[in-house]
Amino acid sequence: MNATERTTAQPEARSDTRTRLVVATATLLQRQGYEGTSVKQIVREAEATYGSLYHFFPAGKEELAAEALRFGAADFTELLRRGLSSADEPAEAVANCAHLLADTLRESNWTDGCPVAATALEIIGRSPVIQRTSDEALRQWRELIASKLKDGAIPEVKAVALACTILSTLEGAELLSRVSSDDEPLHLAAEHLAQLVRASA
Amino acid sequence: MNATERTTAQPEARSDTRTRLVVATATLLQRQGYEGTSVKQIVREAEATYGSLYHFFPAGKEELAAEALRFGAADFTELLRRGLSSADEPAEAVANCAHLLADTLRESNWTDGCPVAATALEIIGRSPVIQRTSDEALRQWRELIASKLKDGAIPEVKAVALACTILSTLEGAELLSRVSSDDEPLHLAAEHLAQLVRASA
DNA sequence: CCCTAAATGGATCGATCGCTCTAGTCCGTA
DNA sequence: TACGGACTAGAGCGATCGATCCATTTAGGG
Repeated sequence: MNATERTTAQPEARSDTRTRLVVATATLLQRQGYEGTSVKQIVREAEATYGSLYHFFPAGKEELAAEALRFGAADFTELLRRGLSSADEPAEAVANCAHLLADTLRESNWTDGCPVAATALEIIGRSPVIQRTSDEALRQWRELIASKLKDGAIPEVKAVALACTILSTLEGAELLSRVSSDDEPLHLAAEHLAQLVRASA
Repeated sequence: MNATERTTAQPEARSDTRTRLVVATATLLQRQGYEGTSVKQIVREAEATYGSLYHFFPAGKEELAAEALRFGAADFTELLRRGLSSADEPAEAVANCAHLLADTLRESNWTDGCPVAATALEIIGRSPVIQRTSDEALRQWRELIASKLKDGAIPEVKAVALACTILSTLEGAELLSRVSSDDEPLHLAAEHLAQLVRASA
């Protein structure tokens, strides 16, 4: 009833603790996956308590994780958007995405890359909610890349297919780079992807 | 019980339980990662006991996991070798690797792909032993691919770089395919990688 | 046949897991 | 001042974690 009148000071006070929980969880999921992240650690890192967590996320860890993945995904979307808008030529723009990802990873000691990869891989077939959330994030990124390719005069069908492989390569190169603590795989990916995009124009 | 038979069969009988532990762990790691796999589950799946596990792997779960990753990696090496030797043309051979991976994944309900990806991603920076084991596996696969490219008259430097991106793309496409339960990303990767290899000849 | 060492079975450990619960505090409204 | 809902605090739940321990079984050499 009064719910509609709650428009005054609500947004920030209300979601403060909630936001801290989501942000902390997003970071932890990205670094250590789902099973590797404990609720206690989340609560500690977010400077929150069990009470708050289960107040905002009654369904518990899984619900919080799904929300955190969406949050982290939006963050990664921003990174992609920055890379893609850094050049007019799609080939150059895609390469810049890889370089940007490499820089971000290196600066964070190889922890802050794709926020869904680690969680998604270990959860496949065991948590439909999280798997679907991950899938939606990946599709969103594919569309973002595809739209840049189409802007660069690459025909629709080709653009969609190419965007899929571009994302695959970025994700895989991030894996190789992180495991070896070396940004070479990402820089090579940049070069090869640019070549591939140019050949499809 | 036949004593003479036992004498001949000793080396194999001796490591029987050990082997079952390694095989079971390899499968579980590939499907649910490190933290998602409990020792109890390993013991159950391998039809072994805690006593046996800690007899053969005194350092516990981590030591067993490292050995299991090496085992699984050898398995994946075999898959790559099969794909790479399926055609003379490197481009076609690489594409066949992707198709082979797609078929294997689909047949196993999207569980049996790269045996190190899930574990590696969640363990980065937290278990040097496992991270190094994963890194070694990835490097071995890169070399395997590079050597096929060199056989196809691609110059050394180019071949090594290309092999890195090929593995990146395969790993990433597997992630996308598994998350979406759809082999399209892997088949697109096949097509695009073949194109890339042909352009580098 | 005994003896030793390898291998096994499984009860049990303290710690931690995700989660529940109750007793609060805080604050806008009347 | 009193009320009521949003939010917080954290002790404690049963279950399970990885790991330990030791009694028992097994196999081969003397």
